[in-house]
Amino acid sequence: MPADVIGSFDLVATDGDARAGVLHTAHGPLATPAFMPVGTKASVKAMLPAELRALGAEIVLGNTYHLHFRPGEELIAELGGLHRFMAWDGPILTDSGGFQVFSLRHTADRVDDDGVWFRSVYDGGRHRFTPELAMAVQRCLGSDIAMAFDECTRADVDPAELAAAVRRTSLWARRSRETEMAPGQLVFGISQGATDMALRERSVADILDIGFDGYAIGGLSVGEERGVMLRTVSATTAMMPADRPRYFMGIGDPDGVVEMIARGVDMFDCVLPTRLGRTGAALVPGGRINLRNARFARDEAPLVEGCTCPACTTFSRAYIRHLITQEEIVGLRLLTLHNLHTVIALTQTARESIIAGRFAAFRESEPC
RNA sequence: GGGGGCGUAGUUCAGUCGGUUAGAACGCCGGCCUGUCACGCCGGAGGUCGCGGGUUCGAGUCCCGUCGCUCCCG
Repeated sequence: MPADVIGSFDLVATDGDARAGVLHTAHGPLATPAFMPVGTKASVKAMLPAELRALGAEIVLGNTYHLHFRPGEELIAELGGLHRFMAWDGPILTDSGGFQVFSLRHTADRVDDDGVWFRSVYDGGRHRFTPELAMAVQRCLGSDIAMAFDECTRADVDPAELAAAVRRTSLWARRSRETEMAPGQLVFGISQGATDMALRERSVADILDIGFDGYAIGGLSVGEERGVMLRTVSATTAMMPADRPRYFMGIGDPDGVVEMIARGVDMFDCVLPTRLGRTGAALVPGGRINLRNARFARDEAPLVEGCTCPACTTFSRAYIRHLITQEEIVGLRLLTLHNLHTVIALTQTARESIIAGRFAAFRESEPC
């Protein structure tokens, strides 16, 4: 791959607002729309790289916050970078740690314009993250796509606090962009603003002005009402340039994924499929089932009739329920395989339908 | 045969000097999870306190008998 092609985004087809494309990274092409399994600590929990490949995953996530503390970016760099360390030779996107400031906010001591003070969840020690540090960590990790350091707010944030987070996110986006990255390492900017359209518009305008390789929508899918969230996404993608990939951070339920694609989003990640799998739930048409339920004890059917995943082609609901209730590790693996397959296959089918000009019909037919 | 100990929720056990509606853990039943501190979080059902008497205003708790389990001595 010539260096000048890395970062280019080819729009293969559009159907309404939905897009099918290819993003070129230092570790190969990424077909979009793409669902990105989350591998926070350099592992998609319970999955081997080969299994992720077989499921059709083309890219995985890693996390700056967690890898910074364990095992540390220097160690990973010393061992040849994150790809080699976790034996994944495809594209990797690293989240910047901005979300952890939000999700682990009970550990945040103070946020100011320069960065954030917080206590590490690993040893309780006081630490500081700044945009420069978050980017330096990602440079060490050697991810294909690094995310700007942002401040993600809660759904019930008050207006003053939201405005402050948006202002700071723009400030930090500029400093993130000015930090030198590894050769071929792309950087995506993140917009905030929750569902406040005025703030969201300003946030998007700010990161577009700075200029990134791709543009992310952060601060949504954190508990707000879905209709409002979807309207915010529609308005937000409408402001974004067509020739750059768009990434919605943190959605993974099948219905949500299809609605994102319909609004012109190209990439999304989520822990939901893997977490649901580890807590006993399987994605099925129309929703989910909880395999712990006694009604599955004698159910010889697969999780989903006709599903081609390793769990459904081999095992019954009764057996998987047994594994889950007895905490047999392979039960978690089977549900994780099934849930990831469900979302990845759905995304692939959506891509094919966009290319074939049948996305509207596909969206109609999905019993999500 | 003699002596000691123990019988409380499905299981393992708490239960103060006799005092409101007998608790915990695990299990069981169900719900939740959306840029992962995470095989996690939340909720619910479930007991004739071995059985029968007695004392007492009141007994899981004290007394007597009885059944079962268990340990020690013969």
